[in-house]
Amino acid sequence: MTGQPLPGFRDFFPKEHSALRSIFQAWREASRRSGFSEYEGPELESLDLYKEKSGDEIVGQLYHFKDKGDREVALRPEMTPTFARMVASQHRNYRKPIKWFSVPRLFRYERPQRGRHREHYQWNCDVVGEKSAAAEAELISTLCLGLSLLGLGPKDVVVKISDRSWWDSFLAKHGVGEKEKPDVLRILDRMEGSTPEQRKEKLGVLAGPVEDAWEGRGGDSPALMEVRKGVEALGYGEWCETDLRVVRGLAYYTGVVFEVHDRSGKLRAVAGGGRYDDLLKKLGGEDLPATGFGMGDAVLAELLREKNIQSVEPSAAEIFVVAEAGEKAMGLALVGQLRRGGFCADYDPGAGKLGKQLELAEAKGARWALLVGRESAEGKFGLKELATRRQVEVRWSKGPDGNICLEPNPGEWAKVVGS
RNA sequence: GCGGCCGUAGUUCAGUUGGUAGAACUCCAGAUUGUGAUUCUGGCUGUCGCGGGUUCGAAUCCCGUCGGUCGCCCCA
Repeated sequence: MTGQPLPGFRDFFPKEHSALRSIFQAWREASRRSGFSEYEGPELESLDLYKEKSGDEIVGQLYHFKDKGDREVALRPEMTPTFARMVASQHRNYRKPIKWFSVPRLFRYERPQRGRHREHYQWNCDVVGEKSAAAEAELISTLCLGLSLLGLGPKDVVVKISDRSWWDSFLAKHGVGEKEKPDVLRILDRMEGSTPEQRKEKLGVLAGPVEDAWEGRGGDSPALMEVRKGVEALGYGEWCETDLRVVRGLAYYTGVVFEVHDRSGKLRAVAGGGRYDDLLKKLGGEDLPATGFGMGDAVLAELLREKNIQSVEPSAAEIFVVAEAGEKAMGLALVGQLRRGGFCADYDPGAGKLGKQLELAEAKGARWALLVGRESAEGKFGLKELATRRQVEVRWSKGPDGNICLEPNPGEWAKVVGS
């Protein structure tokens, strides 16, 4: 018996799954309210799709294998290549800007760590075909809306906004060639938390100007200002900060980039994204401007836990029918009818003593217990609110269609019991 | 790929200088067949992560391995 999932994979028991669902719900709700449409692609893609974008080194980090048709395939590590392919093939059928989102489950073969497993869900939002800063503003405000639906606010998280193109001209001005650029950007990407001495050692003559830039003396980025203006107008100005230290490791970003961090700075980035105007073309598609972000469930869940924001576990049943031994048939008839009527109804299949049934009702989290006893012959059931232990009587009668009519009906129970 | 800590019942853990394993909670069943938060009684489960070594004897010491966790490396 193997009692554990594979390394880096997670089981979601009802409680954890409930927390996961509430995250999904916030993501989807924020996306739809913001005018994004949901799409989905295959979990399994050809290995080449990822090699094209990231080079052969990526292969070591993928779950990949040969299928029975001898194709090299990989579980998707990210959504962007799939998204790019889908957009490239059909974009003429959609008015621009295309605003799509997805909540894919992604896989990476790497060492599991805090907030990073071998499998996770990631909220992806992308805008294609919009060159202006409005695209970034849309994405950032959608992202903030999503976080706020989960109970997080600007006191908990911060959207750090930066600009790759600003860094491009900065590096050009200081004589960094195209070839060294990626390396320098990578160094900058993880300079946070380093001491001025360490920076000096790694950056050499660049250390001074970089220091200035970080302190806000590096001059303005028009694109970044535009984005901030847009986000501000949409009502999320206080969530954002300009922070040129954010450069993002990925090579393909071309413009404004951003990351969401918890205010305490303890956790990994909750989300990250930016403009990738050349990527769609590079992946063999059309030359379309694009911006997007991704937000994983793992770090987010950790942040929610840290902030003590817990989703309420919905009970498995709203109404629990408790029947005396001689009234089982009536009990089942009620259960079936309540279910058809749109209520969540459950009962004790073992149907032991009433006390046991009530215990089960409470353990299952039901709000009401409908007690079917010998009074049912006189047209009466007991109705009990489990939490308050208050009990009243409800009347029932057979309707013309043979259905059991409850008086009052379940929608009015809360009023009748008076809690 | 590298390093720290950890791995004992379903769960959380205890286990003293090495002497063949315990508690709490959960779960199941009951306290004379109509009402559950307390109480009482009884019951279940462990190859003490796995493999090897030292020893008369290992949950305990040593090595390896797998898994977990945290931090690096790398990277979304």
